[in-house]
Amino acid sequence: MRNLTILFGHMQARSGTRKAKRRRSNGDDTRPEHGTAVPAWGNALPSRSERAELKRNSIFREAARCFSRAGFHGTSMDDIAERLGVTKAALYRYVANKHDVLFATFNLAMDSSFANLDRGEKEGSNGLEKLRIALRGYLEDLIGKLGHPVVLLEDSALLPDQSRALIRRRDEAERRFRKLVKEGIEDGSIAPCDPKLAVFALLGAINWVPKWYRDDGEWTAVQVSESLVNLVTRSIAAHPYPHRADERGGGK
Amino acid sequence: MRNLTILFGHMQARSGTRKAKRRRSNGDDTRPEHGTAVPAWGNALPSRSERAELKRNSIFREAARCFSRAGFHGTSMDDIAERLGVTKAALYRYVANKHDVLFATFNLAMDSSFANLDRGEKEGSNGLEKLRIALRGYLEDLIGKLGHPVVLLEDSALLPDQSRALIRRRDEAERRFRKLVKEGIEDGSIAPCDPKLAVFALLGAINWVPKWYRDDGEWTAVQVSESLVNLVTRSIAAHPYPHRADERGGGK
DNA sequence: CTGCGAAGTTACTCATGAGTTACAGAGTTG
DNA sequence: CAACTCTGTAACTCATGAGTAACTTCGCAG
Repeated sequence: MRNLTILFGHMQARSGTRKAKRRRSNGDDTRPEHGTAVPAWGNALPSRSERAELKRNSIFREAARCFSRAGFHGTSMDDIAERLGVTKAALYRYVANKHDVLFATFNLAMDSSFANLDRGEKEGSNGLEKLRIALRGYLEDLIGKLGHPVVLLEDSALLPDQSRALIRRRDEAERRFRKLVKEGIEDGSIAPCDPKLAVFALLGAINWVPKWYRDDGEWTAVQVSESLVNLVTRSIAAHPYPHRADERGGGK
Repeated sequence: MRNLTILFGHMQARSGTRKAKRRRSNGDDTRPEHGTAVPAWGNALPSRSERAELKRNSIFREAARCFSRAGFHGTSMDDIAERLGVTKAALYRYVANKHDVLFATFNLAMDSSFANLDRGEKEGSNGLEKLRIALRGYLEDLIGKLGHPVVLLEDSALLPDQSRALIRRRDEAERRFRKLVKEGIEDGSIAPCDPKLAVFALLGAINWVPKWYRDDGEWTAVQVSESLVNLVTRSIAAHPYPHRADERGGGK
């Protein structure tokens, strides 16, 4: 029936009718790798386990896209497999079950969240700047490499243990965002407001982006992230800057 | 097994073990209603068809809550029925199928959207005020009487025809919101910005509220709506007001 | 009290989708 | 080339959930 045999992400895949194999010359072949000898090409090529890891990631990325569009329960493992050009059973070589996929998807988003909070706290000169750096980086990841997960939208689909673990991470992230808001209020960069409400509003606007952002649209992920974070953080800025009306100001 | 027999929303329900029937004295009895005679109590009591309509609405409301929490596919008709104290089959007396429920849920939200746009356009003194009235009313409905639907989140779960119809309404609503932003820019109440992006951001923050708002929380729906809309519209206000830091400013 | 319709219930059917199992080909190693 | 491993496929099992069918029970008109 369906014999797509599209490359598994950017991976190899073989099956019935095979074609379009090995596009670029990153040939997954001629390489020893198990003899503990020096790897050919000086580690420039992915090892077996690295390839597996890459495949896992492409599963998560594609799953995130599907979940974002159709929801967890609205997406079948067959759907994900088909978009990767393989069969469902192949996925189970890399993931234990569907819940794990969702869990991983969410966790990747949380990883991004924490990483960008770290960066913001390090690089920002005041509360507002720290917050903006963190939010911008997070949003870039969300609609860039993470494949548009609508984060924490279907947390109820997780298994109880996973759910607890995730909620804990999410709360911790929200707490750190609120801390930045408070810091901004104290250093005068952010206008007095309720940090809890502010963070909900900011994250709401940001987490909503995957619902309307299109990869093939007129804006890049970086442009959207920059513009949107500029826009939303102005709501709490102590000294609101004017919007750069040029960034497509006046709209289409 | 499960013989709850809780009242169907605020309706009557009868079945196996019956109890707690007819609490208040709104007795659904002593009333002619089919003889074309003057209805007793002067139409103060709901007629048969009105009761059916009320039940339909309580289905939609409860469904909205479930869909919002677990997603369309993650919610079974049994779930909805159980929370209403009836069995699944009873629901099918009032709705044709599950898609219809989702469609109705979305449409109620869109109805609110349009109604509040009308009101905003009528009552607001400038673009910003019109926008704020519309958004506030919409959000109040969303987390108030509509039962927290996360709107348009699973539009892909709709049947093609429904989806088209809904997307059309949604686009029309977004267009009207954008129009208010443009109007505000022209009359000087809103700072120059990209209306499209601004509306996405505003609606994102608002549509996200059902994800964190709790009926039993410390804030009422009206308070949240007021505060949140104040907060988010400041992002595009030409002359940003300070936040009323008292509304739980510095919050817990 | 009889008969009828409105509003539920219980007990099904039947498709879909998660996860498994048995098998197959490619490439490597001896 | 035989044996073995890695990676995938085809073809299942089996639970769940949408929708239906055949009852039951109540309210009420004659």
